[in-house]
Amino acid sequence: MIRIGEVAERTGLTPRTIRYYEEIGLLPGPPERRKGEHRAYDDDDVERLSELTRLRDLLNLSLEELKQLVEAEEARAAIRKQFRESDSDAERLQLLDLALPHVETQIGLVRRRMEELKRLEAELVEKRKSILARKRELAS
Amino acid sequence: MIRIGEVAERTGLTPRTIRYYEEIGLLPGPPERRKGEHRAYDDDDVERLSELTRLRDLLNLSLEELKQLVEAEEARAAIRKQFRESDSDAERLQLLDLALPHVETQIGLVRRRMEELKRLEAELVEKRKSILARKRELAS
DNA sequence: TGCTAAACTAACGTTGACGTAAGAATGAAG
DNA sequence: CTTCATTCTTACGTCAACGTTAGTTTAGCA
Repeated sequence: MIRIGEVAERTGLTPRTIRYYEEIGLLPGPPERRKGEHRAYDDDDVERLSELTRLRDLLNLSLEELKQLVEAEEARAAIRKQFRESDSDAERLQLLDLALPHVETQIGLVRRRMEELKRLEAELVEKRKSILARKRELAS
Repeated sequence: MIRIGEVAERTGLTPRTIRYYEEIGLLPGPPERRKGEHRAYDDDDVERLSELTRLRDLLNLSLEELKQLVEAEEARAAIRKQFRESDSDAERLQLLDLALPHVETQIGLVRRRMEELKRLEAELVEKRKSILARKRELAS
């Protein structure tokens, strides 16, 4: 178990930011904790925060939008827990079917973003080509 | 020549936003204009604004960072003007050499961003694969 | 058991990126 | 020349996403 200071160091965030994320419901938040006690985190929490900021930066999501994704993620976490405790295979299959669309959603977001970037890149490369062409023309 | 309202419609921005961009020095801004007179834009300005917002959204740049790129762009515009008025080929070659790095910079930014997205996509696809694998295992 | 770095809560402050309201001025059309 | 939609400037308002005190409290250690 580690404390908020170390989490901050390892994620590149500040303690304030981490508390703020918890405040707005972005983190599952250590619910087992009496007011005033120090928050306790583990490596998974660090991992989670890192992924959140990655999504935020790469997809340009607001914290509110991020929250939507997170709620889906939390549902998945709950599902995983149930999954491990589950006994019948039929039930397990059903849980996996629930987990899948969340991942698909994220993949879709990432791919759309990549498409836009590819278009932009193509246009820039075209621009460069035209400059280089004019250079060759002058050099001849 | 068109006015700010039409520019707003065609770019999807608001007049206020366009004025704001001028205010912080993001736009070359119609310098030829006495205080109180209506701003006059042309198709190039619309194009420019569209590209700016695209860069802002896709690369997640702050207006301040965007300004850096723009200043480079403005330098390029100045260069193009000089280019057309220039007479000696040697001088023209030199101007093209000045224009090139600006485009390269942008290409670099876009590509770095794409790399990060590709990594993220790969991880997500991996996640999905693992879910599907477990499904197949259960179904057997 | 006492010390101190680190964490806690509560509350106000800040910054970027605009929104909005008010009143005056512009400019294309009739 | 009048009309009137649009634009102008000025200035205060707002919202997200934290930053920054201030005054306590906790918890690892000598």
